[in-house]
Amino acid sequence: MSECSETNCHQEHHHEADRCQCPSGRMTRFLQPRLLLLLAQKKQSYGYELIEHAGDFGFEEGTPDAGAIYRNLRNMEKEGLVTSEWDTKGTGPARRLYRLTPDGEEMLHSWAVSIRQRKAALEQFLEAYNAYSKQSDK
Amino acid sequence: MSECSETNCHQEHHHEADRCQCPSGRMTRFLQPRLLLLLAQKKQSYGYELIEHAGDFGFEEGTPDAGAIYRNLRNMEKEGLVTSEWDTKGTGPARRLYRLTPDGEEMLHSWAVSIRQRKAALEQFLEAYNAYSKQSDK
DNA sequence: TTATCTATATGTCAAAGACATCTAACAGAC
DNA sequence: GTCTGTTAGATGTCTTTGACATATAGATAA
Repeated sequence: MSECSETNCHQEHHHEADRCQCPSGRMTRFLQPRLLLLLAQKKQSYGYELIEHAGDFGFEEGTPDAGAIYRNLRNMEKEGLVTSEWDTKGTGPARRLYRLTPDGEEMLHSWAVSIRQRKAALEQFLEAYNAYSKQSDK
Repeated sequence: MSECSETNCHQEHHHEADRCQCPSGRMTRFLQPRLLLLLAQKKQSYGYELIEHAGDFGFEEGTPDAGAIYRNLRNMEKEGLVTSEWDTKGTGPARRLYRLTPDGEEMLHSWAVSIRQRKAALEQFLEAYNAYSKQSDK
């Protein structure tokens, strides 16, 4: 039996150029903004280290998906949000060191705007839910 | 040029039995919880009407996707969260009237728990972002 | 008759992640 | 020397979810 790997888990149940480019275009689990923020905080980092910190914001319980992180980093590089270079100093396998670009930093700010709005939407939902819930108790 | 259809849009940018069943297993745009809550509030409703109200919680700007809503309703019926029956009374084409089942109601409560946690995660992210942002200003 | 609104439905596609593997460098134990 | 474990990066495949487009049909008004 696999453990549930979700933070939010609870046990109660048993054409391209033409598209919206905003970061919330698909806002699912927010892997990208977390990576961007971690890179911003650390100035530079690499995949393996980011894997260990991607869960820091309370988004997921278990180990975050390594594949998703490595792919996301490469994609962000393709999009110009980060740059990378090999770090062969130090012990162990070489690391691909990533740094934010100015575009990446801007993207992080964009994400922050989106996330504030998303949070507001969740609050709206919860307010409506609480109102329903309360009234339905009577 | 297609308009950006996202609430959160801003212009700054240039084996099944074994899986976690919790509703946040995939928490993307929360179409399902919105439908569940709307049905809970209205006692009963149908696709076309739900389309008009799915945007009520601030999740999306433009008209919500009709296809997604109809499909979601059918899926929820398959999962036993709602029941449906044809309503041929009244004018116009027949409507498929949906009602929450007890399971559906429970699922709504589960979603509420998840959404509160997700909101908390967003807050954690924003706190970290604000801290970074402030310190990086200096 | 034609257009429009109401209402449901399906087809195709892409994004994002979940899960499983694979490779390789190096370290320490044996 | 070889084996095992850790560090590090990468790829393949699958599912979920929604985005977008389109089809169908009853009803109503021009």
